[in-house]
Amino acid sequence: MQNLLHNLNPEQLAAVTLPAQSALILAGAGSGKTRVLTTRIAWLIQTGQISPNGVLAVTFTNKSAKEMLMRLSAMLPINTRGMWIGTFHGLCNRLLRAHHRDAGLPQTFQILDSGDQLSFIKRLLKANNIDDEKFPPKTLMYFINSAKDQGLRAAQVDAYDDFNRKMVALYDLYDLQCQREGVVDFAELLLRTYELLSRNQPLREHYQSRFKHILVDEFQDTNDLQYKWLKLMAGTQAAVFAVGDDDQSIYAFRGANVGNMSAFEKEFQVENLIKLEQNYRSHGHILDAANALIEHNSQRLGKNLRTDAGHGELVRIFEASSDIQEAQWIAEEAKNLIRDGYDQSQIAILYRSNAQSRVIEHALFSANLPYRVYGGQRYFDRAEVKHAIAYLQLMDNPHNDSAFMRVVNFPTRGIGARSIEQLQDAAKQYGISLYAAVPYVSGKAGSSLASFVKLIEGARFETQHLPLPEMVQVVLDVSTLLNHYQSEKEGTERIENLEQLVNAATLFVAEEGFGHDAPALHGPASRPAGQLITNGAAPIEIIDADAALPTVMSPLSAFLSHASLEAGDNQAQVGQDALQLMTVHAAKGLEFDAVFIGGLEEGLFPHENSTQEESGVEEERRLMYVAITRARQRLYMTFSQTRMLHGQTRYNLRSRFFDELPEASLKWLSPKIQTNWFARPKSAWDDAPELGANAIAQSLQSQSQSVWRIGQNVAHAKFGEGVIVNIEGSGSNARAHINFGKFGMKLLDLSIAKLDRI
DNA sequence: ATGATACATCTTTTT
DNA sequence: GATGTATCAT
Repeated sequence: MQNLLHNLNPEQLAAVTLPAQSALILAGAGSGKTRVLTTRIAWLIQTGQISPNGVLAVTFTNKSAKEMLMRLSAMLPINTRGMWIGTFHGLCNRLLRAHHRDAGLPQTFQILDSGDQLSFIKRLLKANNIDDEKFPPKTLMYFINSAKDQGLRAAQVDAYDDFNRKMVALYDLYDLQCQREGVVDFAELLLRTYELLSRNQPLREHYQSRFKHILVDEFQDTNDLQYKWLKLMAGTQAAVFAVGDDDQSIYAFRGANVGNMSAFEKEFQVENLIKLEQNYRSHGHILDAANALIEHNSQRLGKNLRTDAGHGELVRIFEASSDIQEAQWIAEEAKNLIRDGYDQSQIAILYRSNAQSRVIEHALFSANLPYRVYGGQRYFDRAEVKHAIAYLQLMDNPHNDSAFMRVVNFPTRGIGARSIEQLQDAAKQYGISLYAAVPYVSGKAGSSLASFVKLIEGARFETQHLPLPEMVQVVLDVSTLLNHYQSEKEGTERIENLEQLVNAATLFVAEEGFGHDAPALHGPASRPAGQLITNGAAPIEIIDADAALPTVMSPLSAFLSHASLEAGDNQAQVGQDALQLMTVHAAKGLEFDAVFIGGLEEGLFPHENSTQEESGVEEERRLMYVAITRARQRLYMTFSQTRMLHGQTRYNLRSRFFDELPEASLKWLSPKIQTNWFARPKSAWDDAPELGANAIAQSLQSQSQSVWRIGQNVAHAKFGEGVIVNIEGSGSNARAHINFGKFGMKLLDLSIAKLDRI
């Protein structure tokens, strides 16, 4: 016990040892948040206040769930398996599997990732003859997801105009089709669980009385539904220990609601609000910069980081003439750092958007510096892996149309668009899945489809008693996927990835049977398959998910959820000693001795899409705050006068955030140009004089080229005749809104689209 | 069924 | 500039 609590500062100690009531911990960057969270759990268990299986700890990423589990097993001599530690989605999946019947789901329901969801929606629109110009799949997907994230079913969404009424109707149709196919999207996992527990009192009470302590990490990132979910789980008895930092809320764009923090404070009658403001990471000037910047946000719970580490070095700022020069300068400077003894892997280069990495990579490559880029494609996202997974999905749940469509003709087996069309018609007519509709297709198309079905059935029969890894191996063969890639010239890597899937399955099975995403599974379940709850008749025997799961979820089902919920490491190749490149978002939670933040320009950071609303700017500011607080000792910020973006040169202004930093903590490595640009019109044209004669000449040239004006009639090869309604941008950047009558309004890039004046 | 061409799009991202 | 997707020709 002494051991557990030693080395905690007074605030941390207070947080860890709080009484069993709900509490809100405002944990600043680098203040030991994860440590407090895990120590709290260890302390609760060690002092006998709770048994391991009374603990529910929720995180957002698999990574942090794993880390928490790892730290806990280092702290405690006990088995961590009884605890429920996982992501919102992982935990919901577990509950829904165990209680699938009560949740109204088939035992083998499958999870759509965002890619699957998008193609699902595209198919849905096509099948119902909906114009996808009027109802873009992405828009519909966003509509559905944000409704679900708020906990709303189609019937509960307010529709105030025709467009929205149609969207709502499509949402309803979407849910219906999901149900038909036995698939759920990510948001559905949460919403289903929420509805299940709201509606089913015995089940709800069972879990409410089991989980007396609920701990939530990154609370500022919760969305409305997650918050409601937590409220429901907690009931009136549980103590919710929420840890978060409102200043690091950078996911509002995907539904996170910082407001949940103050709502939590009120609704959970939080008496204990503890601020962790002692920062163990960054030197003084860096923290001063971070504190001063975030001061400019109006919506804050209020918190200021402090450090004992001394002022340290000034924050260095560099202005480059171009993005290429900026990158070269960063490479040069990184080289100097390494020469001065910095560890390569302790130097990070952060940027706002992925598009910026290319130029930097190029410069690093030329400078002969090793680097690794975070955020690439993930293992389970690779096309060949998705194909193999689709075969497995079909064997487990043949009604998954997404899986069906993915592989029905891959590798090609003569089932073309026509055959598919017939099949889709039949499926629609009878309201059944594509797989089930196969017998209704006649002729040649029918027989090739039937042999595909035979392939799947055969594979299922052949592998039904095989262990998972062997099952995967058989599927790779039987599907002829391996064969197909063997005859392809670029196929070797793909084959390796496919073979890797067998390894992944082996690994998955080895790790406690189903892998860590699943509950403790020790031997066969002591009870019959977990069908249990009936509304009404008492007494009701509840079989807890821990007991029900092993009988309800096959290794294959478990592996498939694992593949969807944990798409694999996108953290690139591990371990290498190399410079770290990533977006600011990806850097959250990490720290480095030296940090470069590049591209600090208006329009990029803050991003132009965010600057329309004040809340958008505030989120960008928090993002900047996250970026700054990644640095321990040395911090660089760079910006550039010109930058290639979307293939065009853009003239950018220095980011407004520079004006929000304390001058005393900064060191301008290039002379600070006095532009006073806030007083000027914000057009690139007006800034041209600063950019030198060359730029002016360029500007004038493109200006004289512009033959397009509002009202001009034009002709387009595909859209026919139209009229220019509006022009945005200028010079070679110009894009025009053109009304093409029955083809509707189009936004075309004037330097790309082929238009004739008429 | 495959390859070529046209064109739209282009923030961030986990599950 | 690079990428993905839709459409058309082969």
